[in-house]
This record gives sequence, structure tokens and C-alpha cells, in this order.
Amino acid sequence: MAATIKDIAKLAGVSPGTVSRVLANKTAFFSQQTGEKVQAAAAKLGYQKNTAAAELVTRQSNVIAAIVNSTKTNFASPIIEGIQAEAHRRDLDVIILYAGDGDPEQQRRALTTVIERPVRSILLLSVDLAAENLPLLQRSRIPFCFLSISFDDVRVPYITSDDWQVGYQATRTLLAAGHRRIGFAGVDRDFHTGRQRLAGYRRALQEAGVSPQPEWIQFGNYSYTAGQAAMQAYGAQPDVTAIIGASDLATVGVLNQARSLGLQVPADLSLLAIDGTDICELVRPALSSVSQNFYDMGVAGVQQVSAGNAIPQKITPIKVVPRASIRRLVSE
Amino acid sequence: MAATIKDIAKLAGVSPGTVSRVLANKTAFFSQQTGEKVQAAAAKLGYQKNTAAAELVTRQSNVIAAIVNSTKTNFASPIIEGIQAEAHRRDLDVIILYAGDGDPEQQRRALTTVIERPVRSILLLSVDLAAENLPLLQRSRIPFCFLSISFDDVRVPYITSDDWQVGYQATRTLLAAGHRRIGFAGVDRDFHTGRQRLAGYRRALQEAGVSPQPEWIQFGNYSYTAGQAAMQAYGAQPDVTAIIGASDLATVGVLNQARSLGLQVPADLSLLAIDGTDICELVRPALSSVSQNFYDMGVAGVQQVSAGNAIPQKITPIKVVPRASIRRLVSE
DNA sequence: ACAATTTACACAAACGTTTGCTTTAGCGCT
DNA sequence: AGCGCTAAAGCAAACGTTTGTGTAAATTGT
Repeated sequence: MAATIKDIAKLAGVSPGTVSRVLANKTAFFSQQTGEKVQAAAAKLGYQKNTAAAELVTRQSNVIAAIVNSTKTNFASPIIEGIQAEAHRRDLDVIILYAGDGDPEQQRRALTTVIERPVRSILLLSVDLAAENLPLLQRSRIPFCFLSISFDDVRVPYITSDDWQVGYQATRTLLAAGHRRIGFAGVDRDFHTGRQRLAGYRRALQEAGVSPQPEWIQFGNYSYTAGQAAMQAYGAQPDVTAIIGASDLATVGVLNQARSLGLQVPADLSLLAIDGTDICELVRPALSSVSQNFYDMGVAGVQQVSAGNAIPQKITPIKVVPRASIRRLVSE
Repeated sequence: MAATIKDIAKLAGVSPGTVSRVLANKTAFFSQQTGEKVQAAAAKLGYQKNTAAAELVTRQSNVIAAIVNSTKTNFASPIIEGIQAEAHRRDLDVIILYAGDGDPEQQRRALTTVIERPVRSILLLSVDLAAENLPLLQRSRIPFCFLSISFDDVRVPYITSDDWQVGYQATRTLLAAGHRRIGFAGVDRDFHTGRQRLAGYRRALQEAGVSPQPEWIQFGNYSYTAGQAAMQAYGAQPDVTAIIGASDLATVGVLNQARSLGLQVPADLSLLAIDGTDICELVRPALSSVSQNFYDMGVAGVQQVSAGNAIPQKITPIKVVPRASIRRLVSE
């Protein structure tokens, strides 16, 4: 049906091989004249390359796959933008797959769809791969790199912020504003990320000479509802004067629940969000945040998998950006 | 390097053809015994199918591509979830491509990456394709369908809400709450969607006997900043008592700008958002909205392209969901 | 016991490229 | 004139599947 390289060859009066070289712009192999003839024929026929065929013989493609878990936390877009920008710079195309939300079967599905075709490399955005699926990835021999997630047990390449620093800097920020009773809301206890952030938090507190009460830490899964639930647990007369939200969304959950409980932010309660996506600017008061550089994470990811060399882990810098959700406490 | 069907054949002592049929589970063609032998060999070799080869001969694949424009308006996720759900029900895989934000070159790039390989069909989420790129799509003979966007000039399949109704119902809702001086903020004037919504808005007003002032309508591109700018234009003593925001994000822009101007929502100004995504629940007051059913749009999209029959356009229902941003006016 | 049918498998072509190798033609040099 | 050299293009194999056709063995019916 569709025009092939052979049709062009016939029309231009050359061999298919030559057409291939012209189309690939291997200028060393053909004269300008035939080049023009072939281009003209291709245009006339409305030729569309059959990439499946090309990939079959070259065992290569120029697409890089980004697998993202569809959790409601929304930092995926800046990462993807970073990936896209860097990929295009290298003349690579990007396809994105959703891997569900921790469902191993959906992960496997997304994984096999990319592994079965010769993608150049695989980027996994914040997906905590089920143990059973990791071998699939490794066996494929395709370069891969996790983004915005870290591990302590397995040796796999990942790029992320320094989670310990995130917790530490967040806490220091609040301490610097005069707070001492500081909560941490919606953070998980099961993964590296959560544990590290908590460790940084505890260390900062300890350095300041305050020993955190167990109920200051409200565990959760970074979601809006986790934030709500956490604030519900703190109650209308919270023991804490400031709360670190485990994610932007979680912090908004805290914020809204606080309001429901009759608390003013930041007058009665200070808030500091972790992530620093657009959401911080959407709500009022705008949320102060320790912000991750998701865009750079994306470009670093592409660089990592393209380099192929084994920089196994990389850290992208964080910065705290003050907005309007923290009240500076006068010394008591 | 990687194991092929021939390696399996050798190991299992059968022909490659048989292996292919076993792996494709064409049970009519092999005995249970050889089936098991082949499966065992495949497992032992860690066989991964080479989809490029398969697609080359079958000229078919089971992936459907979703192309989304990366505008900051965020309804893409529910649509994609809908697509994903319906696709998996049909045993199809979904890949997602970003097509930039109205940049024809990026659109072309995304388009060719999917056209060059045998995707089953193409769904375009809210991308207003540059005129020069449409032929690319049509020439490819791949079934496609636009989602969440409509056209008046070109005859292409699309699925969207009834934009006229969106404008009409939004306005009626505000009228029903006693408002008469109603603004429309951040809506575009160049595309079908904006024009239709405006037409519905004007009609509802007219039916209620009110003639809209030109400055009640503030044009824009549906973005947060468009909302801000619109509110800035309305000013601190707005002529209107209620405003329809062209999108959730635009409405939040209006909301925040209103607050900056010293206006209380809904006490001084009522707001109604169009779209009804999660964002409406994030801000305070929660935004009342006329909500589109994006999820259903996604499933309808894959049904449409799968059916292949030419239901050219389809409408998904809308509903108005009241939250907290509209004040009921007592009759004056 | 033999033809007819079915079952189970092998064989080989085909899909549309890419690319190493070969061939041809044209040219300058001695 | 004969040589080597280069530029240009053709030839054909290969990539890993799928699938229509051919065929031997097993099964059934008479």
C-alpha cells in the first residue's frame, strides 16, 4: 500500500540501497544529482519510512522511553520537559508510558512494551519497581535510570535529590524562623526516600536540642488525603507550631484541613512544602517550599543513559524558596 | 545476542514456525506436548520478543498513541486514564507523546514518530494541529480522533463536550443564583471552543434579558496568568458580580488576583470554573464548576478509533457541580 | 486392510530496511 | 596506451518474525 524505498528506487531509476543512503543523508555515497532525483521521487510518493524495518536491521532506535507511575503527585511534567528538551537536543524522540500506581502487573506491561522494541534507553520516573520486575529490566541490556527515587538495597542507577538534605534543610528553615515544635506530615516509612528525609529531620532537630515527639510525625503516602489525615491527627490545638508537608499536595491537604479546624496559616500554624511545583503558587497563602529541580533531573537522566558510563547515582541540588506560609516566631 | 525464535526452535527441536505459533498461543496448531517443550525452552533462554520484526510482517501493532500538547492546563491525566483503561480492556498498549505547545515543528516531530511505526491508532488530546501537519495525519491512513477540542472548518473526527452548552449552562447557573452582571475570563476568541462557549454565554444572558457589556469578556488562553490578567482588568470595583473562568487554572488566577485586589470570594465576587479537575478542590474556597467528563472522553476516544466506523463527532455530557465559590444573591 | 480425514509439524517466502562488498565508469598520471 | 585511483551506484544478505502451503504420521470409517 504505502510507498516503500523500492518504489522510490524504481521511480528515480536507482537501486534501493542508494535510496536508503540518500534518505539517511550519507553524503559520501551519492552524487548531488541522484540525491535530488531521489528526494523528488520520495516527496512525490509521500514516502513514510517504515521504522519497524529499519529497527529490525539496525537493532537500534532513537526513542527513549519514560515510564511514569501515575500517582497523583504531579512533579512528572517538569521532569518530562527536561527529558524532552535534552532528548531533542540529541535528536532522540521520547515516548511516555504510564505504569499504574504500584501495580506490578501494570508495571510489567509497560516494561515489556518498551523492552520488546529496541528503545535506546529507559527512564523510570518515581516508580518503585516491584522486585519481580527488576530482572526484566536488567536482562534487557537496555540502559536505564531511575529518576526522583532512591534505593538503599539494590545497586541501580538513579538520579534524585539528596533526601537527607531535603529533610534536614526543611527542618533548619523552620528552626531558623524560630520554630521548635515541628511536625512532618504524610511521609512514608517504607522506602528510602521517606526514611532519609526523616533522618535529616531528626538530625536537624537534635542539633537544635529538641527531641521530636512521636506524634509529630504523621506517616502517609505523600497524597492530598494523607495531608488531610495528618492534620486531622494533629488536631485543632496542635502540639506543633510548624509542619513540613511530605509533598506539595500533602501540604495543601494539611493547609485545607487546618482551615477546617479553624486554624489560620501562617498565623496559627506554619507550613513548608517539599517539592516546590506550581501548586505552591496556586493556593493561598502560597506555600514556602524546599524545591527540587525536576527539570534538571530530567536532563541529567537523559545524559546518564546516553553516556552509558556508570555514574551510578547522582544528586540534583535543592533550594528552599520562601513564600507566604511560614510565620517568623519572636523568641519566647 | 538476545535469544531469538530460532534459538528456541533449536533447543526445543522444532521449527521456528511452530515456536511462533506456540508463543502466539494458536492452540489449533500444535500438541500440548510440544507446547510445553517450547515454553520451557523460551523461559530457559529468557526470550524477549522482537516486536519490530513482528510488526514488520504483520503491519500491525497493538499500541495506540496519545499525543498531548503540554499546555499547563491539566485535564490530560483523566483523559489518559480513560484511554489507558479502555485500551487495556482491549489488550492494547498506550504510548504518550508530548507535542509541545502549539509549536508546529514539535507537532510534526511527534506525529512522524508515531506514523513511522505501525501504531493502531492515534488520539490527539487537545492539540490544535497546525494546518500543515494535518495532511501528514490523513495520509498515514491510521485511524485518529481528536479529544477535547473541536473544529468548525475541517471535517475530522473529534470527541468533546458541547462547548455551547458549557457556556450556556455556566451562565444559567450563575443566573439561577441571582447574578445578572456576569463576566467570562480567559477564554480564547480564535478557536471553535472559545467561540462556542461565548455563544452559549451570550444566549443565556440574552434569554434572561441582560445584554453583556464588552468589558465583561476578557480574552486569554485559558492559563493561570490569563485569569490573573482578566481580574486585573475587571479591577477592584468590578462591574460584574460573578465570573466564569475559562478553565480551572484561569479561575484560580482570577481568584488569587481578586484576593490581591482585596475582594472576597464569594462574598464580593462569585466564581465558576470550567473543567472541574482536582484543582477545584485544592483551593479555598473550593471552586464550583461545570465539569467535563474527561475520563469518559478517553474511553470514548479509543472506542471511536477501534470501531473505525465513522461516527465523526461525539459529545460527552457535562454537569455542574456546586462547591463554595458562588454566592446566592438575594433579589435586589 | 485401505482410503479418507485429521493432526502436527516443517518449509520457505515475505515484510522494508541497512550496509558490506562488488562493479562500473571516469579521470589523471606516467 | 596502460595503470591505479576515486567516485558513484548496484547487488544481495541479513535482521526476527508470521503465515500460507506442503507433507508425513496418526486416526477414523468402511
